[in-house]
Amino acid sequence: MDRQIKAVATLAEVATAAGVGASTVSRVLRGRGSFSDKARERVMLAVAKLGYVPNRIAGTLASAGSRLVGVIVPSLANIVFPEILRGVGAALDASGHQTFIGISDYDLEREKTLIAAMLAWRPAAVLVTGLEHSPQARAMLANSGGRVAEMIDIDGDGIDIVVGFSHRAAGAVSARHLISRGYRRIGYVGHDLAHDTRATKRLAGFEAALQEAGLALVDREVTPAPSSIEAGRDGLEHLLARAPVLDAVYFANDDLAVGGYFLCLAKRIAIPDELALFGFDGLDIARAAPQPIATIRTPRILIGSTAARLALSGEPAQVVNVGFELSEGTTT
Amino acid sequence: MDRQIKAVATLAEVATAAGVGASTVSRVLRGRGSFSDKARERVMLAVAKLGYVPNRIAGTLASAGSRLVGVIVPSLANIVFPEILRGVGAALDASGHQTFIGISDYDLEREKTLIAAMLAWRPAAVLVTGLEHSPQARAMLANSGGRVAEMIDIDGDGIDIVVGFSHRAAGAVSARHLISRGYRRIGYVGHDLAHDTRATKRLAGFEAALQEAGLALVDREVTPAPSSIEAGRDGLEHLLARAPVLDAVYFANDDLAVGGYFLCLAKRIAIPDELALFGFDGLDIARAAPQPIATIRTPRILIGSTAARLALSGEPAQVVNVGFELSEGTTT
DNA sequence: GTGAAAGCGCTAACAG
DNA sequence: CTGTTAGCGCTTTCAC
Repeated sequence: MDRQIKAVATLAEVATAAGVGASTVSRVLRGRGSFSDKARERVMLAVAKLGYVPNRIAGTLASAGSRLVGVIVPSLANIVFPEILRGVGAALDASGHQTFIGISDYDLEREKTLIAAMLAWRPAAVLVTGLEHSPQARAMLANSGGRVAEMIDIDGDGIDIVVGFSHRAAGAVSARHLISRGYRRIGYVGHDLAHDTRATKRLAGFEAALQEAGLALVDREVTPAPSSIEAGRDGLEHLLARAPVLDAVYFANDDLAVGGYFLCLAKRIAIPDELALFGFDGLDIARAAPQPIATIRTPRILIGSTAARLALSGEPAQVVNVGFELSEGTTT
Repeated sequence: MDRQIKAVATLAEVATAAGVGASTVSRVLRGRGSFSDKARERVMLAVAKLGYVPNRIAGTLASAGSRLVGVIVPSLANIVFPEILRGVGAALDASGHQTFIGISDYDLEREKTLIAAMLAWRPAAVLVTGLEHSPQARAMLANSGGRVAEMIDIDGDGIDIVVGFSHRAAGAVSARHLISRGYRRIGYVGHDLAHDTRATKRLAGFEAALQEAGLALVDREVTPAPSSIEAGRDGLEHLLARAPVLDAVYFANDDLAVGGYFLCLAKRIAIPDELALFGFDGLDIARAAPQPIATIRTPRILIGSTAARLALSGEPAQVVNVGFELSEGTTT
């Protein structure tokens, strides 16, 4: 394991071994320009013999066009973001791009730091989550010289490409669904809203729709902790302890909703007769539960792949609304 | 959005603006070598004015030492691997390293391709999942000139650094636990074993322990699909349809086990009186369920952070066994 | 303490 | 079709 011994061959060494010039090796390896079959054979032979792996660092510097794409997501703890990454990967792998990811932990300062670090690699594009960024982060992205895509949210002003859906609308649809089913005493269980701006927008849309119907949230339980199944279970327990007269609860997302569902199972609260549950995201687990949980399904893989594709295909700046879908389940 | 216009400043431009030489700018920016306070001020001013972001591509090429770390995981669909990435990130972010990730989809051919692509960026280290690789992938890693860490599994021969635990042992512990509780008619529900070699090792350890006790698996249901909650639910349903006399079921992981748990809820199968369940991973959801599911908890974040730390700290090649922990739950 | 010069390994015009 | 010549933007001696 002797590292740092530069056992790795260079293009010049391949050229010498093959008895051709460096540029011929370069042409052969990238299949561009023209070269004879004989030259190709000799180059390939030398490459195999030396175990040559082209140095992309040097290649990128020389050609001034990187095949790197930076992606920043707020978390990987929620399966939502890994799915977005899968979409990004699906669109990128085929075109020979490398993806590097950064986790912002829902922290705009950290996002700014990550963006600066990414830009140092001169990526062809940077894909970020959401439309809210620190002013400096926005400026860096706008002046980076590369493409920028903002994913998941469309409620606001974008920098370049925006792919997502309206969280306000999703919240409103959720509220109208509960109202249409006759629920009137509705509570809310959420997590650290200060950082999850999209959950905040959903709640705003939800409350606006309630208001239109002459209603208001009866009570809300918001934990400062990150979203998790346990946070949902405990959140609902606290909420019910305070406001036992609820007939429905809106959860900030499906993780929390599953936690609430588990609490109802444990406490033998009949769903939806005694209490209706509504989530957000459309996770597998919400659908696979004995009672599928009512939720909003979002096309996460599509968001990732669309953002990546548009950012790398020279398309003009635009906003793409991929929409969402109400999944009724049996909990309302 | 005019891309490709190279609006980005270079170090030479900063030097001119600051009225100093390029090497002084370089020294100031990295805080190495010596320079006057006055020089530093002028450089910092010019950097701010021009919005200069150092080009790491050029820097890496010139200094022949990259701060890139490549990580390959088989999937992001299971929260296990994002957690490993979190561990890696925690260890790396502090030291100014950039993380590259690749998703192999449990496919050794694809892993090989990803490794080749990563090596082209001359990473300081490559972290891969498991000990099974194609011969070429192994050779590339061994000859890369950088450090290699193999994560999660220690049952086999490593290339350089190995951080994980024994899946065979985990399977054996699971079996002995069920046996000690008096279960004798045990079934298995798993997913595509051809690709998930670690699940295969766990099953091998499980069956070996059964055999030691003079027992054998009564029946097994293995779906070719990837692991999911629904696969676990359907798998258990099929298994019970064929082998209704089981008193316990071992699942390849907690996703499948939760699916099995949901099936029992839906079919009103009493746990553990009519059927005991045992999983693997120690996911939050298995713990937060109304009945916490018996499982093996694994230190995933620790694995990621340890692997990253060792790979970058000049430590000699070694195997680190981080162990695992039996979590009894209430399902056995 | 600081600048000039020489590359890092590759690509991209050029001639030939 | 192919080799030579310049760099890409930075770090790193090495004199001054």
